[in-house]
Amino acid sequence: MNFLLLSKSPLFFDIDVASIEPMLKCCGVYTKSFNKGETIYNIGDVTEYFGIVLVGSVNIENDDVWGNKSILSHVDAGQIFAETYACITGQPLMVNVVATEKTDIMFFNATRILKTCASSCEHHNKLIRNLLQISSQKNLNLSKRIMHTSSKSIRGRLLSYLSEQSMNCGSKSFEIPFNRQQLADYLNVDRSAMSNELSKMRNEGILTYNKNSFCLKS
Amino acid sequence: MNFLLLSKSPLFFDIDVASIEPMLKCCGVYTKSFNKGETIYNIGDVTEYFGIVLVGSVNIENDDVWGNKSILSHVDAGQIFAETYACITGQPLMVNVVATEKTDIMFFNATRILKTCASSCEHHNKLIRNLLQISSQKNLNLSKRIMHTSSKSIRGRLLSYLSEQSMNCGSKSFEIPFNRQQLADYLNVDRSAMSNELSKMRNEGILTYNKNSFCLKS
DNA sequence: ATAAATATGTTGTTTAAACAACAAAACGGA
DNA sequence: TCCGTTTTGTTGTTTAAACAACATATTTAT
Repeated sequence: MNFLLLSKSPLFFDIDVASIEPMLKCCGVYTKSFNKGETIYNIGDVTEYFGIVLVGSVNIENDDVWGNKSILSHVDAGQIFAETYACITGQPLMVNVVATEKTDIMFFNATRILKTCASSCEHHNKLIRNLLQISSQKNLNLSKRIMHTSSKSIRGRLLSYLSEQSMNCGSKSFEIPFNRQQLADYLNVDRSAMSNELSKMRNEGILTYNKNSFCLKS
Repeated sequence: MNFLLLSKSPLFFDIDVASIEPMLKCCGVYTKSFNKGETIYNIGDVTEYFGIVLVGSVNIENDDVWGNKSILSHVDAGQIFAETYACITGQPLMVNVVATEKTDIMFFNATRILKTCASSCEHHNKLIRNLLQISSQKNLNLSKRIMHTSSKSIRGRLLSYLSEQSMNCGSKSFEIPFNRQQLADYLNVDRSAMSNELSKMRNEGILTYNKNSFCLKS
């Protein structure tokens, strides 16, 4: 078992590797492998277990009533998913979770982690605090996306997003973690229209870009 | 001091009233009053304190670079705010928090709640678990809003939102907690265009409505 | 009950984004 | 290197939503 991988996950932040194995005993843990394209959780499922990606990666997808599929997020190795649903007892999933490649998942029983008397396991509380950190961070990320898509215009959304990236980076020049299609999906706009808008903005001297590298002017 | 009010807050869920007063001692608590329109937190502020509304209510607002103001959420008495920022040390606020009327806020030091050794206060851990519940619930609400605004069309957004309300209610007939302008803001569309779309949908026999009451057909 | 304020509905015009279709460039094996 | 694939950019057309302006209805206060 690769505890080193777990120790690098935000879930085990600030917990020493040696403590992990005994901790797993009281977390109702089991692991399972999934093939590419295989569904891990379906919309409507109710579960007490959240997952941590050991190997591979998964997509969080939203299939609406009309059959349109959209990818809400991508979860890489070391990251956790479905913890929101696992922490709210009885809350059915509103998304599908699908393996994007051959993937190993370790499942944790959130109810056991939350219900177990605090003193029973020294690091138990640290785990809950880490979950709170993770949840808060996800909150922030969701809020950011809502903000970046609050403008009615493509230009407004681009400027909102790019300004924040620039701020984060502390520089007018920075790289973004998306290609064009992914950025368009994130901002909820059409890719070609967005490319077009970027061109216009470049012509107007607002910014320059090349692939994933951007530089804001003024 | 009105501990009954606190005991009804999700923050003190499952904690008996008698335990609240001693708990406050180790939470770094203080209270402060604000007048209507007064700012409680500014964009960019860094704080370890989250707030609970004792009396009145506050708005969470987003002022973008171009001066457009939008209300992200409304927090009523008993609810908490800014806990996301308070739980992530050093994370500057991306929103303004403004009192919408004469309002009393009780502030809690999140760092003290999170850092303090678990055993020092019997109910301390319950508080952290409640925070996790609150954070998870906010997460879910943010995710829902993102889903309801993922359609490109007004009709798609309306159907997404109304379907969920119907599901929640377990009935084709239900009431929504928004007036038209608030619903338009939530769905990030123009109010008059939305009213127009609702009319069309009614003409097509998709639904009926009256004020806040809706009824989905078929 | 009346007036003022607020909320909702309706219509026509303007605008911007979606959409479609394609060209050019970059990338990744064989 | 070459070929197929993916990504990105460009243009024209269509469509739907924003916007503006107003009418009607509903609520609230006096």
